[in-house]
Amino acid sequence: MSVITVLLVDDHLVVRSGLRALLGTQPDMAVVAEAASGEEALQRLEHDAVAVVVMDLAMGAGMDGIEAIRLIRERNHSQAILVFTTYDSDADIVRAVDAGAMGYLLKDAAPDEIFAAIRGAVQGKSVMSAPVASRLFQQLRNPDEILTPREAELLSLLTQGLSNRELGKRLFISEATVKTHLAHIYAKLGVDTRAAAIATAIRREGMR
Amino acid sequence: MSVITVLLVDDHLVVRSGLRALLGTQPDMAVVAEAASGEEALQRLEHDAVAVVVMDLAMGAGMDGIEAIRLIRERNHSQAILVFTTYDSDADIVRAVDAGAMGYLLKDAAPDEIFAAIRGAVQGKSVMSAPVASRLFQQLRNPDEILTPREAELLSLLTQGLSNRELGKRLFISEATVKTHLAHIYAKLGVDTRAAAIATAIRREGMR
DNA sequence: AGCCGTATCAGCCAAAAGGGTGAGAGACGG
DNA sequence: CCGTCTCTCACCCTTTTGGCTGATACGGCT
Repeated sequence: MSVITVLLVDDHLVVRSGLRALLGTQPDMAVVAEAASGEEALQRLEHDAVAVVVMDLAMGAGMDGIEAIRLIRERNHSQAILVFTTYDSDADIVRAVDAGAMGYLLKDAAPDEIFAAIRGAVQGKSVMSAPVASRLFQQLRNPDEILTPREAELLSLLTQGLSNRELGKRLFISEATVKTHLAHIYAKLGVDTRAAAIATAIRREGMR
Repeated sequence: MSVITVLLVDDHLVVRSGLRALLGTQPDMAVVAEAASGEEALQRLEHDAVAVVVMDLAMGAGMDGIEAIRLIRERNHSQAILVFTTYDSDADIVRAVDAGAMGYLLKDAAPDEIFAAIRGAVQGKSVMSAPVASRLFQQLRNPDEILTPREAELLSLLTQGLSNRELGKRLFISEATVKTHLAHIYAKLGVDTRAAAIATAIRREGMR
């Protein structure tokens, strides 16, 4: 039985220590490197060959986890990437998977779940926490509720508190078009005011 | 030199493990108990005497950290309570301190900072992370920006996306009064639309 | 007693947002 | 080639919101 080598990427030292301690209980796993940021993770991968990268999405300043995943994939590193994060926002899940993540775990996952996900990842299996899976499932089941790229862009600006006029200027479109997009967004989110849309977006999508 | 006994309260197993590992490196500290929820923390305190409680604020379902702090204080437990959490929202800091927390640390704090905070806490010293302290300071410096209880209540409902009419019904006041409160809130937050107020509130106060 | 902060309400007016309909231009896939 | 999606824009009309001014009432502090 070969040992699964792991790179831990998380900006919180305590989380890295905890994960290291946890994985240390498994004879077939070994944490061979740690990184506190996306940049550092890429560096580590240049030197240390690992089988699995376990990565947090939110990482303070600098590049976020999604970006890091994309870059690792681009550079043709062959590691399996597992997302290990606190919040399960719809947008993050989709973006992470689509950036090339093999699995998506929540930080309150049971140890066994984490071990299983890591073992599965090296075998090319995709593993996710139950709540995560159900969210993904729901997205696939209701394609009508998926925002178009333009709508998502607008919604993101909306959550910053911009007015229709400002949105128009920012996106180089007329106020009329802004209103059209907003109407579509409201319909998809199931709300009927911008206030509710902002509330829903921030809470659902983790648009902080 | 006596050993400082610690109770760890965090719903994430990895965080508890990490903290345990971290504190294990210090000869004068010993983690003697762990709890994954506020309820469990109270139970533990009935049986195990500890000098310091290190507690996360966000804890999935059930009682939140603030509530747990309040209850521990009410029951006259004499432990020093240290908040150890990810986000530094203005509201959380104020509420935690006012519920009886001795210190407020962010999860990305350096190990030395954590050790110092724990040692300080048992001596009755109050220690906080630099970003936390600066936020508190700013609140004290600008008393004009502190919302009244009623305004805070309204803002909290506002972030749920309610209209003026709905706010009025919910708070048993007229729409006119709602508008007055809103005008004051906007002035204090430095915005001029409800959308911006919601965005600011959710990002600043952590009103998730 | 007088002052101040807080909470309550009213009326007026201008600006912004929301709802509905219709429509043209590209892109993409069947 | 046609249908569907997406993005774009316009017009009309109603509702909501925001800005302003002013007023009453209660509690606490000096």
